[in-house]
Amino acid sequence: MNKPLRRDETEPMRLSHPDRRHRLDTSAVEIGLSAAIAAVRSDEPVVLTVKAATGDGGSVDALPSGPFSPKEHRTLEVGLRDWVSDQADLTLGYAEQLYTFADRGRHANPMDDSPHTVSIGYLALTRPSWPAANGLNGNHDHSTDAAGSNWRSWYDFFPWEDWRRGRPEIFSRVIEPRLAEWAERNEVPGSRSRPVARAERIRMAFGIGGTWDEERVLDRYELLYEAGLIEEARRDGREAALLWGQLPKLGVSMQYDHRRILATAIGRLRGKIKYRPVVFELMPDEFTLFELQKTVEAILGPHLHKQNFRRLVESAGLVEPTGDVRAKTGGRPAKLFRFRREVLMERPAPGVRVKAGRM
Amino acid sequence: MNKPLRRDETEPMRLSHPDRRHRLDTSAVEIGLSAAIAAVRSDEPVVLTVKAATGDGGSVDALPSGPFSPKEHRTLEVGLRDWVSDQADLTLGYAEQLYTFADRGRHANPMDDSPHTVSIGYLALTRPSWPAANGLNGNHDHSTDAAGSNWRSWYDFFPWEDWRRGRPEIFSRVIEPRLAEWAERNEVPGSRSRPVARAERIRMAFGIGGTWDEERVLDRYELLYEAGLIEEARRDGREAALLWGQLPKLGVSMQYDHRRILATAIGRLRGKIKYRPVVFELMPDEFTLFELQKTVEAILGPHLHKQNFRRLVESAGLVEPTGDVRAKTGGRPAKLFRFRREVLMERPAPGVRVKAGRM
DNA sequence: TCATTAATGCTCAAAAAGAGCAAAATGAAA
DNA sequence: TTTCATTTTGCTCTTTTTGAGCATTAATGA
Repeated sequence: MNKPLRRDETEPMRLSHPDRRHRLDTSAVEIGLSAAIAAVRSDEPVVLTVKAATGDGGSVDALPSGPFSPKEHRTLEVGLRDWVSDQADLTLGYAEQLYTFADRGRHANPMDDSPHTVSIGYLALTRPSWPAANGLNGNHDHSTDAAGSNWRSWYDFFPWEDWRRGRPEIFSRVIEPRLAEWAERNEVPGSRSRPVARAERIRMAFGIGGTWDEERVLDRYELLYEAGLIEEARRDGREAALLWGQLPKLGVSMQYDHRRILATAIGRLRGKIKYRPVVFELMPDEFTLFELQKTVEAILGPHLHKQNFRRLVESAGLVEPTGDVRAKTGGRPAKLFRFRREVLMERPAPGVRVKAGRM
Repeated sequence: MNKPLRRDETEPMRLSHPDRRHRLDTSAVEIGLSAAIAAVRSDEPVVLTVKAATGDGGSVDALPSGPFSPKEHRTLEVGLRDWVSDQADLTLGYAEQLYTFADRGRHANPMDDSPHTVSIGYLALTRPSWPAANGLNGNHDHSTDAAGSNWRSWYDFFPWEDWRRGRPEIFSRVIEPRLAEWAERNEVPGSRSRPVARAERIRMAFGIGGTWDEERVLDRYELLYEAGLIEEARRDGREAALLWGQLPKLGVSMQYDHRRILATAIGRLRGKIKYRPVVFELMPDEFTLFELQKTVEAILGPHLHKQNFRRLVESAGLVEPTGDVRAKTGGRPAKLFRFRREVLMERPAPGVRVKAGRM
């Protein structure tokens, strides 16, 4: 983090002239866009997946994805929206670029001789108003439609991220012992700096000494991948994965680097929800405050005390009552609210500023 | 923001199978990496630029950039670090991917028939410990070295973002009247939805009704570009720019979309500084609290009351005293501090959590 | 009618943030 | 040497925000 500058006084800087780029290298690549299209359905965060065939006749879950052609589309986002609306017959509301990955060996199988692909991940949010027939059932299983696409809980892919019913037992049962072993495996003479880094990275990502930071979804996934505990790591032929005997199943795996893109998406959404009013992209036009809270908690994990959550969103001016009420709540009817679009103008960073806490 | 879903019940979803990608389109592109390498030098935020030749014999400022070749580099960041350390003879500490741009017509001149380039922007931070000969002088001008690279205040490119001496007068003199004119120019019958959007976007980005949000650097730049007030818009042949007679000079322009990348970098850094201890990547190992405050203010604009800033960083455990003091401060000697690396483990999001406020 | 269940309203204490006064420790000037 | 200007640093006081709990209200269903 504090490397010395290796600057040679006698030589001038040799920064490439930008125009030189066309002469230097012309190894062209393909651009693939992959979208994590998220929604919250009966308090469960779900993501749209498709089934993709594997070489051996099986199938894997994948994120909807498509190529980007600069000739056809003016911008990346236009390209994304175009093929999503075209293929999924679903119009995206909110869409945001996440990250561009180009790691060798993590997109296709290393043996594969397909062209190098750079994958650009996107996060898109939709409202849960599709027909129930294609949606998620109440009891959390999932159904696949004719084209092989379905909505699936994102915690199927990241069970360790689901803290809604407390700390998942998968930590003490699998993750902690295996990661500890992996960290120690590096404690061999010769490589002196790495072991500290590993143990420290684990502590940071999983908040061992301090606090669980719900936003570090990607850090945690990457660590598990590097430790070889993720099925994709074995698929990619990573050494760490091959050292383990039988791999414990840590969530459902996905095609290519799609699980990594999904991890990025979840982490980004968890962060953004706190300072931009993105939850409302996931809500119907009218909702009760408790429904809003449940949606936030589906994304972040259990957070605020009910009364304080109400005070929070109301006093921040994020919502306004519609005047109607919802009956059949099981108790007193709940007032319905709608998003108050004007906050966007009033506050620099309006969002559901929740901190970790109790139910 | 709330478009209805266009879902046809009778047709199943037609999501593309991810494997289909290789068959659909093979229009390959080149990947260019551009880095906004930032430092803070005598309380001035600076960025490393290079001179690039224009077609007509002149030269423009550009960000250091280079091609990414998947054959040579395992990951994007490895590629970036490699050519930066190679070409600039400067080792990057902190580096972070910003955004991938692929807008047609904004990378090269529209007449240009060069291959389509997707540019991936990076933000990198370095410590201001280069030799003074190549650095920025105290009085804010800049010197160019033999290879044409120099450190230049980032506010040269975005004068409207510099609120350290209050609200820049360029707003009332140029920006506000021109943007108002541009917003109204759309008030023609026929296009009914756009005008509201324009005026609202202006209000949001520039905080007309509410608060100035220092993080929206890109929003503001894009708006000025769309309004044709940015030199690059004229260069790209944008209609809005051609409508203006003489263009007021709104900051120094850059090659390709580099100013957009720099805008993204500044916005990202302004956001990140609040919840991750990235300021310390810009500080020497030892510093006084006032030096730290000055650095934060160089990036964000004037913020906290001195005593409260001290309380903030000390009580957050971000720093620890080294025991030494710095004399010649002009008054009582100041204690020297260093970054307390342990906070990373203790707090989920340690940063200089400053809100807008007074000096 | 009454028990149950949520939604909602309100209070109180603790913590954090905003703002200012004043003492301490220097270098420079008288 | 003394005084003064200047900057760091310590501390207090007030206001706001947050965390947590109790009490009331208005439905539903037995």
